[in-house]
Amino acid sequence: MKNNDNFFEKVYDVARKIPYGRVTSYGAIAKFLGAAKSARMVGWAMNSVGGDHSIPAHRVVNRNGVLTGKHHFSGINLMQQLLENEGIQIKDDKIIHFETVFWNPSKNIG
DNA sequence: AGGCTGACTCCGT
DNA sequence: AACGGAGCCAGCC
Repeated sequence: MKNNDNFFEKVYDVARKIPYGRVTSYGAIAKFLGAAKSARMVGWAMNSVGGDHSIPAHRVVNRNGVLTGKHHFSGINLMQQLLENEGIQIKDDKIIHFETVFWNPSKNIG
């Protein structure tokens, strides 16, 4: 159990707070947690989430709004489908109007 | 025990 | 503008 891991736990906490129809980036979360250079760990935390549906890992993308982690979902297109289901438009694995749907944790939590 | 990999990002050339 | 290297750190071989 890694529930004692403050970093991972915070990543999950932030991920859960991502509003419906919004997305954020690994770097944004990492920076918010004070570990801007550890963006990879955020992605690793998402991977660790596995089948935990309480954490919307599909709402976390890279800084370009590209669905870099879609391969880790059950289906290759599952991540995109989930996002589109929330009203987010995606073209070529990239979120359209990314800046518009982007959700900054430090601007809403901190 | 040592080395490689990866759902990232920034910096230098 | 494009490419390569570096930093971060947990997990796996």
